[in-house]
Amino acid sequence: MILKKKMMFNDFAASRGLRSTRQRDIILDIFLSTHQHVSVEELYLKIKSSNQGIGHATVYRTLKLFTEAGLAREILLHDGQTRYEHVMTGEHHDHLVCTGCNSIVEFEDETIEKLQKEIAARHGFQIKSHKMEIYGLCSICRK
Amino acid sequence: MILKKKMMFNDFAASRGLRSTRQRDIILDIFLSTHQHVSVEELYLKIKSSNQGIGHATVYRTLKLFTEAGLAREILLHDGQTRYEHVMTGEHHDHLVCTGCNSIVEFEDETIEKLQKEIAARHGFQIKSHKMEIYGLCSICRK
DNA sequence: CTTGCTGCAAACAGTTTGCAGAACT
DNA sequence: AGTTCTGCAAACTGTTTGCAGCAAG
Repeated sequence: MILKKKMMFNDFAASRGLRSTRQRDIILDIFLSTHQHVSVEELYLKIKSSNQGIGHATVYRTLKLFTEAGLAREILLHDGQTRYEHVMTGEHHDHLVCTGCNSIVEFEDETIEKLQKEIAARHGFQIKSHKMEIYGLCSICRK
Repeated sequence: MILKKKMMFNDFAASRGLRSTRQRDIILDIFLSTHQHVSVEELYLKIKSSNQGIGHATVYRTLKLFTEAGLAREILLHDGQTRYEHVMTGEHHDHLVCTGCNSIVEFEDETIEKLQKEIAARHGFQIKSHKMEIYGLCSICRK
């Protein structure tokens, strides 16, 4: 899985004539080792603690590249930071966000996906992507 | 409809001991007269053009109040600005966003709403709200 | 050697906040 | 009169950009 993603990025880099650099390797490694939904800041700190001297800007720029390469995806939750999640090819998931403890549970529902396609078609839209977040309290925070 | 919203805000203001001010009246009027999904900046400019001397900060502060009062709702699309939409009580709608021309079409789907409830229940979540956006190209931009 | 990449700091955009004066009640 | 609200400007936060030096090809 991780290897596959590294290859994805290598292919992308090659096709674009991008260079392979120490920083990109490190950022990719650490990104792949994170849980879902890392914010740029979280990733930056994680990188900083293990490898000195990688700047904010590089992390931002590199995550944009990962997004273009198709192995990461930007998500906007309600916390004023851009977060990135891993793209699992062929798989799509949505989020249940707990407003109590900010935990995030992922889910997938084929019926919803199908309905979305129907709705889009009805309005003449050609779907590129979608996102759905359900906000509420998780079982722990309800108590 | 508009009258009802004004009353909603008056009730809210009364219950909180908030004062009724010229600015809040103007901002409410103009907010209610806008199409859906106004950004703060758009609203600010609209207000500025018809009524001199209302500051940015007041618009921000007042929109937060409207949100607390339950007559507006924050939405985050992919353009780096917070937008506000009107809350139609009892009604919920989601968005089809055209990535070509940024137009937004609203829709509602009961089956999806029902499925969301089921999914939340399955994970022990108590739903507070949700949002769903489908991104794609509208019929005009597809050509 | 050429060109792309990085780190830094400065620039930016959107939003929030502190405060003195204005305006409700 | 007593507070709350406003406008302004300054502060903040997350993100982007310009540029000189560094490094990959």
